[in-house]
Amino acid sequence: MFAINPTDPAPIWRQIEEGVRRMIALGALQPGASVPSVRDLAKDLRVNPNTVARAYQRLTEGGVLSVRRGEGTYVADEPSQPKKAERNEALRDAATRYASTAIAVGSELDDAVGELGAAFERVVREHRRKA
Amino acid sequence: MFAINPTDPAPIWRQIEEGVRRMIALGALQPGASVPSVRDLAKDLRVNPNTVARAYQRLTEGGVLSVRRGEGTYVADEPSQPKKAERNEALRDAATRYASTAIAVGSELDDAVGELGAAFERVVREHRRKA
DNA sequence: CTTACTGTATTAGATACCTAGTACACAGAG
DNA sequence: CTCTGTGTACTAGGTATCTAATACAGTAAG
Repeated sequence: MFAINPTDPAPIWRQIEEGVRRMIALGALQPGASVPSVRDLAKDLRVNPNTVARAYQRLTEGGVLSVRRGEGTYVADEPSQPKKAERNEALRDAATRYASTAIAVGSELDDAVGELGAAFERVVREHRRKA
Repeated sequence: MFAINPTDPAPIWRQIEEGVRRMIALGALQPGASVPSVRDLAKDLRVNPNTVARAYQRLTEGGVLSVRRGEGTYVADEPSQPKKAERNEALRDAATRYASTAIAVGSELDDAVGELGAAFERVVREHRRKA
C-alpha cells in the first residue's frame, strides 16, 4: 500500500487516511475495490489495529469508504472528493508549511520547486508499483 | 515576529525554532541582533514561556543563538547554517509531505507549484513586514 | 453448527506535548 | 544595596496519541 513516516509529526491515523485518499486519487484503488482488513493493514504497516480502524472510520464517515459489516471494507461507488473550497484551503496550508521549512533551511523558490517535482514523481511511482 | 499555526501538527517549540531560522535566513534578524526575551515572545505568541525556552535552548545548542546569562539572547555572530546534506534531506522530506497531501486532495503538479509560489511570497512578506 | 474472518467497542498503560506555577542564579539600573 | 529583567530548572496537571489486550456482533465457508 504505502508507508508510514515516523518523522512526520502528523498522527498515524491521519497519514493512513491521507494514504488511502492518495491511492484513490491516483487510480490505484478503484471504486468498489476491497481495502485490506483492519488487522491486515495494521500488520503490514506495523501499527496497532485500533489506529487503522480510526482512519477507516473517518474515511467511511467522509463517504470515501463503504463498510459491509462482517464482510469487509470497500472503496465507495462514488468516492466523495473534497469540495473545491476545502481542497484549496488544504493545499494552501500544506504549501505554507513547505515554504516555511524551505526558507528556514535557506532554500530558494527554484530549489523548492525542483524538489517538489521529484517528490511528485516519487510518490506517484510508489503507488503505481503496488497498484 | 511570526505566528503559530494551531492547525500544524508540529509541536509549537519546533514552529518557533523554524520561525527564528526563517527570520535569520531572510535577513530580518541580523547577526548580533537581540531576540525577544522568553517571557516577551511567549506573551506575544500566547504561549507558555517554557515552550519558548525549549526552542531557544535548541537554537543555542545548534549555534544559531547565543545567550548572555542574565542579560538576554542574541543571534550568534556567525549563525550556523544546516550543512548541505541536512538541508537537502529536510527539503526532500518537506517536499514529500507537501506532494502527498496535494495528491490526496486531487491536485496536479501545476496547482501545487502555483500554490507554492504564492506561499513563498506570503511568508517572505510576512517577515519583511516586522523586520 | 463450527470455524474463521470482518468491523467495532472498551479498558488500561505509556509517552509526548503544552500549560501553570514556583524558584533560583545572574546582570544591569536606580 | 534594592529592584527589575534575564535564562534556567523543577513539579504538577491535562490532553492527545499510540499501544495492548479483550470482547462482541455480523458474515461467509466448511
